Amino acid sequence: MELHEAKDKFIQAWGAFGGQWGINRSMAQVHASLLVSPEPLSTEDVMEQLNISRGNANMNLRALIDWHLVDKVLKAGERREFFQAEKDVWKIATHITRERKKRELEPMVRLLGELKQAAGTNAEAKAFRQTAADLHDLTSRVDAMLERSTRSDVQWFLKAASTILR
Amino acid sequence: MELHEAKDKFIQAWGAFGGQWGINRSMAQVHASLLVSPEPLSTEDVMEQLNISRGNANMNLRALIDWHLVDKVLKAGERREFFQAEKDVWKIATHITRERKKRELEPMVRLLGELKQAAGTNAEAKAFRQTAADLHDLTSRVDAMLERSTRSDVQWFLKAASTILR
DNA sequence: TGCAACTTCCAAATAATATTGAAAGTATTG
DNA sequence: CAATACTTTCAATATTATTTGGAAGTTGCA
Repeated sequence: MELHEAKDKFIQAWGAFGGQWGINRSMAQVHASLLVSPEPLSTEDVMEQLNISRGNANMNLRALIDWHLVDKVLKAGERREFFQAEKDVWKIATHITRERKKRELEPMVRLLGELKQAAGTNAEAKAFRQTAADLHDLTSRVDAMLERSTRSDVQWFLKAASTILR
Repeated sequence: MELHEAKDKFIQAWGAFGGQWGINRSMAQVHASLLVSPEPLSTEDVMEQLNISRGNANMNLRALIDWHLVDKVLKAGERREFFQAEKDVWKIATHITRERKKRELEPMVRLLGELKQAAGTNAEAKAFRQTAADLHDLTSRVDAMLERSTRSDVQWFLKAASTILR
């Protein structure tokens, strides 16, 4: 496969992949463009590579910076800003995981913790508390695992896990 | 908190949570309704609990059955079908994980495997292959971990992982 | 077989989300 | 400080996803 075609496919696929997760298509495509670019890109570069508007490019670049997936870089003698993606895939995974954990998982764990104490003494209430408690236990465990696995040494964790579990 | 209020909150939250993942809001809400119902529900029950149309209820019930999160059940002497959610949270987690792995992760792993062989000898091509290879490695590991963790004994895995990694 | 009682499908309507582009804002330079 | 080069914002617009409701299909029973 030609390099150009490969990059294109990657950008499309990464965009679709992102879309299925909380990340929107453009944001994932901008990320993909930066990931496969050997040089940092300017806003204009991104606009023209992906055929998107200035506002869109800017918005998604900012969001990627929020997610710690992209950094602003300065080029000597250049006034405008350039952007480059974090290329260490373990760091990418860590940042995405932590962000989603914080935004989605943690609030759910908190809510389930409250719900498992809902009032009522009849069978229905007991069944509900059991379901809530089970879900709370499950989500807490997942949360704890993700916390641990993204705290310091992701690479070690995943390598260890894939060995231990062979 | 009152039981009724608790159930409502759960249905809303589970719906929003699902929305952030590949599952749409109604599907997640239907699932939540069934999860917290002590009795199996009919299509009509679901429609009125959530204020959604027949078509919508039906479509999402079917989708939940596809995902193995819900079963049809027959009630003696009743013609219409009733639906009940799988209540074992480990099974729920397993089924959701496997489904999303199959739909999203596996195709990405496959694509990255191809892309890491893209043509070209210059620095740009080499950098691209490196990025693709790194991502392929990462996604393969995650895929392998999920495969293992959902194959037979999820509970053991998560317990083990959360202990080992303490 | 024909008639309910129910389920499924699907085109059209609606709602939610993403994108645009021009205007406003901000920093840098001469 | 004014001109310039750029970034950010946001209301309008376009796109995409979801939901509806009625028509078509199925099933079981008298």
